[in-house]
Amino acid sequence: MKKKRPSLKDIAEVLNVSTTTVSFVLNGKGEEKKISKELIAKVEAYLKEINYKPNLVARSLRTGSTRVLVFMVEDISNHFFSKVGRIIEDISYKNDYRVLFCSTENDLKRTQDLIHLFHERQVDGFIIVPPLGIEDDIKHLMDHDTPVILFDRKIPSLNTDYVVINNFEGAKTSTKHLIDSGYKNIAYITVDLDQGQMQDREAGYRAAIEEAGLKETTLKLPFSTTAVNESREKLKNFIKDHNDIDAIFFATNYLSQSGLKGIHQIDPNLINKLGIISFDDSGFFEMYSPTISAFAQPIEEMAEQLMRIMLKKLKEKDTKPEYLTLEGTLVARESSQSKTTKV
Amino acid sequence: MKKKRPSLKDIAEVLNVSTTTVSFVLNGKGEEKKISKELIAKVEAYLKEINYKPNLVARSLRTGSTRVLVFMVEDISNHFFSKVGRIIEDISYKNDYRVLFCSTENDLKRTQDLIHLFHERQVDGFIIVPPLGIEDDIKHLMDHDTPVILFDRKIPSLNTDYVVINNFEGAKTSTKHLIDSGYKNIAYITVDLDQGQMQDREAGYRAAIEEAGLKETTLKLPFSTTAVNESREKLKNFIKDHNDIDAIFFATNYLSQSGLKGIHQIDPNLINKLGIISFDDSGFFEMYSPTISAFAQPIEEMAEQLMRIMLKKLKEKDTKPEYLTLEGTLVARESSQSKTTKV
DNA sequence: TGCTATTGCTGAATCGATTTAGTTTGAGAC
DNA sequence: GTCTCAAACTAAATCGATTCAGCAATAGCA
Repeated sequence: MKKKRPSLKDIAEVLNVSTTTVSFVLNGKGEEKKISKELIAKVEAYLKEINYKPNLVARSLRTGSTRVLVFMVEDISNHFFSKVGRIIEDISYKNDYRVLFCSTENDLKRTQDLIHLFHERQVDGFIIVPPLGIEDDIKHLMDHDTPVILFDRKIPSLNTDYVVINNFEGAKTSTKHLIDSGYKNIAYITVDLDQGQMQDREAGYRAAIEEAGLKETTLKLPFSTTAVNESREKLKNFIKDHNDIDAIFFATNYLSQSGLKGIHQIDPNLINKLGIISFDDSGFFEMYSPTISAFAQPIEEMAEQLMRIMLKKLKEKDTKPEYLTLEGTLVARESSQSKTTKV
Repeated sequence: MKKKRPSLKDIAEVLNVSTTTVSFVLNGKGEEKKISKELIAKVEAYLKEINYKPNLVARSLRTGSTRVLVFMVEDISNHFFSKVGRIIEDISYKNDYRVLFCSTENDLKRTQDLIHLFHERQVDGFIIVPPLGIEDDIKHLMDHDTPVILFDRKIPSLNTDYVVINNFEGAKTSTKHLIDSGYKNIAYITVDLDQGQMQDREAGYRAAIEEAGLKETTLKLPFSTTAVNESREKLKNFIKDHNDIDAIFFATNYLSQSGLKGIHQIDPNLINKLGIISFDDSGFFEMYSPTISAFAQPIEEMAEQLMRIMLKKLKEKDTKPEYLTLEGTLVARESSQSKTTKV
């Protein structure tokens, strides 16, 4: 039952030519390599007839290139990352690259495993949302001349290309939007990660609050993919303890989603009294009732820039690293409407 | 700057032994192959010292195995598929396999591309949610002795292993639950795909409605990942045209999510008057306000069975195919509460 | 005719591992 | 002293492609 796939050698024997010839034709180098038109036609016809598919493992071993890229993010099921991933996949496809997606869960060990796993399998390039402590592994890739682009977060100590958003301005704009809508006591809910982008967001929130002369109230929840419920209980207690709060700014979209659940659990009507805005948009937000306002990252632009840089690096080694900080946009929906219409 | 990775040959030269010896030690076959303890220790020490990582492409070429599995579903960002995927990944990891995830978008061409892509790259096994018309490609894999397990849907004409849910009973149970809660005019919203599992769900709905002597009302929306908004407009018109409807049964979780958005757009309060249940659970549903009832597939069990069968097939060829149909469970939440409490 | 150039093709090396089929050495049996 | 056998190791083939280096035949030109 088992059919052995034909190899170039098998084909060469059948056609009574050399494997070299078959290989040239296969790769469209027939003319260039001065193979006669008749022979090219004959080989092509046979390749098509048996529907020949080259063994890409063998090809990769010989050429040293797999034409595979890796897109490694915190959680590929997150709206933001999956949207960016989809566009990256499309662009890659057009350039004859495939993309593998994986989730690091922001876990150092897991990310290291994944990086080495793919590096051993000789993938051609990495786009990575780096967890804390991954510097050495990224450096290792760079030392081996493997293109790496950081995404969503940068690592100051490395001169890697990166594409990130202006987190400070985004958070400041979002907070100001709530202030402009009449909210006076805006809580900021974040995670206890010492990562640059989180610090920038917090600073942005703080700047807006200070400018307006308001009081800041911050809650840092433990980051954990497993203890989500525990985290939400803390949030609920926080909200109950601070019943003077009239608006909440969530620092990430998964915090918002978990937070909305918590708010609903406290009181199904509470959501209609609070001003809400989230950093990072989500498909969920325009379905929720009320629809949730968000500060959206420029998904298409980010994906396009990432791939532009990646393709450049794949073509020519030793390019100057590019450092891109893009601007996002505020998407105002029902949840941040003027306070007066709310209460 | 570029560091060449050391090969077995390089190591053998440094240590003044043969590559065979290094390879044996590397693969833990030292004792078995009668290499002396001292030499084993010496080689191991050196391998560790230089942190040697074998070139897995070369290994795969030689062994014919990549230790990579593919999990190919309609949409990996869908709650159900991503949950199953995560468990599959964990089990695979423990058995020294890696898993690649990809989304077919239920598109035949795309799925064919992906199958051949991975087959050419010699992956060891496939778990596939098959779109319509993919029979020949699946058969092609089977002819080449590549393990394939169908998931979520079966293909009657092929004797492939599969793991699916009892769609008929699930839909019937869900519909009955709405009936028991006092709803009298239950609409069924589905997609216009001629796939077995969709037909079974529809039959389940119909059976429950007929048993109760009620009137059936079905809307089939075009399946399309692109024209989601258009689809939702149709749904909105349908709801407006049928204002006698008191409950809706959505045939998939993505239909529910889009539907909820539509319902909110018609009237933010409408959701509180309608009974709602969805086939397939979603993290979204317990966050929504009200929380949405769903018929949940047994995610863990499905993943475990899939991997049990896969590992068995990877070990021994020519196993008898297993046909598994599992039962799901109803998760009753606020949206399907007794009609009297609702209106 | 003799010389180079070009056309048209091929043999064999190569990528980096695994694995088969040995070889060498020394101990022990008789 | 010779024979056998196990221990300890290795040379070379192999997987299936790509590609360098080169060969034979014909054409072109003086």
